[in-house]
Amino acid sequence: MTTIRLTNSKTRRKEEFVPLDPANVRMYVCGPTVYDRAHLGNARPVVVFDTLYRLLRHVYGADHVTYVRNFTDVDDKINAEAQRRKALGRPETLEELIRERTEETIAWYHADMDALGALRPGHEPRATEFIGAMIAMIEGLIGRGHAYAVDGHVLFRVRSYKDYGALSGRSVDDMIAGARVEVAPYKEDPMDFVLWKPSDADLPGWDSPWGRGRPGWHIECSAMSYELLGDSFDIHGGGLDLQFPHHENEIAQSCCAHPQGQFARYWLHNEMLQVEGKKMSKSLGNFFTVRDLLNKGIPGEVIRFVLLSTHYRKPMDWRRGTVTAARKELRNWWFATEEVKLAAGADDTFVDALADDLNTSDAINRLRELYKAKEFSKLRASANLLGLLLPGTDPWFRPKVDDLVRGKVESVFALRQRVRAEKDYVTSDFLRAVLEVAGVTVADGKNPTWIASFAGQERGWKKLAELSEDESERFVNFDSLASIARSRHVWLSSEIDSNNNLTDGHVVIVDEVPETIDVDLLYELVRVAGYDV
RNA sequence: GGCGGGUUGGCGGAGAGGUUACGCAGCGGAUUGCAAAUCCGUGAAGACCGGUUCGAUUCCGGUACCCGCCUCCA
Repeated sequence: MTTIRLTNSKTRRKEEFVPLDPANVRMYVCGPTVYDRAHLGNARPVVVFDTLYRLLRHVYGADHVTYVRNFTDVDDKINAEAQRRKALGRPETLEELIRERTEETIAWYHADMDALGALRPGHEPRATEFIGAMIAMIEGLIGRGHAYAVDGHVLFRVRSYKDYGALSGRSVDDMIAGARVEVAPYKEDPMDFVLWKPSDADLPGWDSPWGRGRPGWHIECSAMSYELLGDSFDIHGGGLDLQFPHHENEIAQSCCAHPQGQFARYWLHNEMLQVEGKKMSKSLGNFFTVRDLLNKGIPGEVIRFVLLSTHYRKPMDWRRGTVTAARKELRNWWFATEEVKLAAGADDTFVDALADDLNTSDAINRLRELYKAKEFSKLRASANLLGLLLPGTDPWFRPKVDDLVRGKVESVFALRQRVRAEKDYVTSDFLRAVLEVAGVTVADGKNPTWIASFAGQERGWKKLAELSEDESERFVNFDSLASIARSRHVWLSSEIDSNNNLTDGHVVIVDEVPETIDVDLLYELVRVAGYDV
């Protein structure tokens, strides 16, 4: 059996992964707070842990892995949105409006993460559905002397847990010295954190032994992981920014409430995604959503590929050029493997790379070797394990050409074949340029054909008026033909930097239509394109 | 201030104490009426300063710069 090795944040070492029960490998990952569209930073752990999930299923069997990822639907930002809607005069109760908001956000989340090829976890618990479990857990903590109730609040007594800070390598005293902790009159100690807090009439609340209130942020993960996975389970994952305080507090709560258990045995943290060298975050305003990228025509599969091209424990900077390279490579793989029969299993070297602390970058490298070696069946079976080249993927790599446009292209194409037969290469080249501008690449050779062009636009050829920074979908557009005919010019535009790389900055080349091109031909083109002359 | 991560060729990005990483882009060639695609070939790196070593981009120490957490955040 494949040996999986994982870097455990708890021990700061790469360790062999040995599950408690190979027949039921259990993983919990901190999910989103469902108040808005997921940004790209949210997508990184989703894709990373989805890949781990796929690996675990591969090694232990699909029916032997339990994956839980929560939805946090108790949150001030959600409350604020519900209150905003209430203020607009909506008749529903606040609770109903909150439910409405979280329902729509969860639907977005599912749609966006599905687009990235992420499997749905086996359990997606919502905090609001586990309030009872949280209250029970809090009562247990009070009973054991690890928590105390004051004025409708319940606080966790941090000093009562001697290992507090072990995960993130901090000591309580150092943190007090840092003095960035909230001091509140009802706290015994500044480090103590909230398990339960009171809600006023404008806020959602549940009845509890301490009055109407709502849970603190950390308790939900402790309660839900206990209910669904037990007091000891294998893997707990999340973004590095959650290591402290969220995960530290989870450990304190869970270990104090269930001292007989080990809680999570392997802690995995993914490094942050950056944009322009800074962490993507709402407060910096440098975020964009997964949906934004999808709407720009970047396929989810390509986004996934980019996210997996960097090892999960390294910071990754989102850059445009990476998308272009990823798109091209994936497209090549698709063309090579689309018709191929699946191999019995994934490539061993590939699996070994993945099993070595989820080295997706190295695994992708192995895919490149398989591609080079024309081992297409193995390539596809292996890529599937990364959530790439999956059956049923929207064929983004094949430009869509509708029948009307197809007819127009065929007409011009036929026209060009005619003049080529007559060795009228001036006209032939002109028609090639015309088609290129329209987004069609003609391939001559033994069996002349055409494709709605990837190659053309990847070389930077575009219809001038349609240049836009992030436009990347390939399409056939015949609007340009009319203007060509009218002006007798072909516009070719490319993006070239000082090193002749095709990136940003626009250079416009204007080629005059050769004098020898017959005006009647131009008019015929216009008619073919469906315009009046 | 405390804790943690990063710095590799034009861009992205790995492993390994000594042999070409790889991909994208570039360049040269084959092929093509031209072009595309394809194939072949090719230049280009390891922030800085020391140390260990026969030999370090890879190990150790230090410096610089960047980033994250300590406050809701994946």
